[in-house]
Amino acid sequence: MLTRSLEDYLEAILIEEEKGVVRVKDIVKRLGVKAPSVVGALKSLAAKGLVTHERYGYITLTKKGRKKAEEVYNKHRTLFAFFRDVLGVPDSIAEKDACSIEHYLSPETTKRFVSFIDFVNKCPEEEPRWIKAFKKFYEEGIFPGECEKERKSK
Amino acid sequence: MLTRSLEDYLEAILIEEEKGVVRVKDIVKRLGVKAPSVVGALKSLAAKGLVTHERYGYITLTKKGRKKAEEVYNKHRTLFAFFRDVLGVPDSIAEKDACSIEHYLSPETTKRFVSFIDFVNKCPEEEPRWIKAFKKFYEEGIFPGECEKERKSK
DNA sequence: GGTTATTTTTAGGTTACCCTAACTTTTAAG
DNA sequence: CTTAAAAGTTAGGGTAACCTAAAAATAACC
Repeated sequence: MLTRSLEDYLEAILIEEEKGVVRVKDIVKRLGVKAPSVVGALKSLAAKGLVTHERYGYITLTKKGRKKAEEVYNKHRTLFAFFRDVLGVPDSIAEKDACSIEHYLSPETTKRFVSFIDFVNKCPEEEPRWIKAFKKFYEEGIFPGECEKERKSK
Repeated sequence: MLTRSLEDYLEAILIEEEKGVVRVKDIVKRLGVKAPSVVGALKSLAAKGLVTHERYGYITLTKKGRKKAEEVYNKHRTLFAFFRDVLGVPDSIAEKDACSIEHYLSPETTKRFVSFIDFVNKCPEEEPRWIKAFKKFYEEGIFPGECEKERKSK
């Protein structure tokens, strides 16, 4: 099993890859850790067959490593979308929360989250009515008129 | 700042409290760790002024400790409710996921999550229409009829 | 091409958390 | 009321992370 920290390294490598070749210093910058920590992590990841890294050279993901990195990154994007588009969390906070939580979502919950975001995006309206209703509820503490009227006593 | 592990201990003490007095063995059982780990954690928590613990005696939360424990536990319940009632995740998995994620939700996101669950619960209908629609979408991959018809091309 | 700057690596230290083994205190049973 | 069981504690070890300081390799500059 992969630790949270190692998942972060894999994800960072995946993201940096899109900009070209990946070196230790790129990961240092992205994750805000010191170089020896990166080297240490790369050793662990290499031992698990998830990355290759030639001394003083480039870092690359193995097939297995890329698969894992993409899993993590997909969770990240799903969570981010949910926090931002459904809950209305500001981007920078949504980003940070997604970053920490991505490591702890079970496969089952992930599957449903992904479908949920899909559901929101495929909605006929630009923004689903219920999200608009939630926004009103969050900001003003009330249901939109029509909804309020129908309420059953509990 | 409190670590994830220490938050778990605080939460466990809070929950065990409801059943009566709390001892080391109760925490051992609940968290599935060994007794020396509990003793060690209690020392940290006591040093931070979050619990009191007399040797070979009872464990109690201080005011400060209880406040923190309740914060964590509230996040837990909110997450659990969301996973179960909105996403439809089975109880046992929703429980586990809530347990890990509760430690990583920012205050901003928490506030919105809490409001979101409130929004769902206060809905006029027993189960909001959009949740029913999501369930259908998740299980059968389609929007319920009426909704489908209205869809705009994208 | 030799010297300086940058990057990477190694060596070794710190902290948090868990564990086992052994010891002490408390509780329970005959 | 003594002894055995249960509960709690201490001591010490392991692992995963991170770090700093210093050495080694590579790159860049004149």
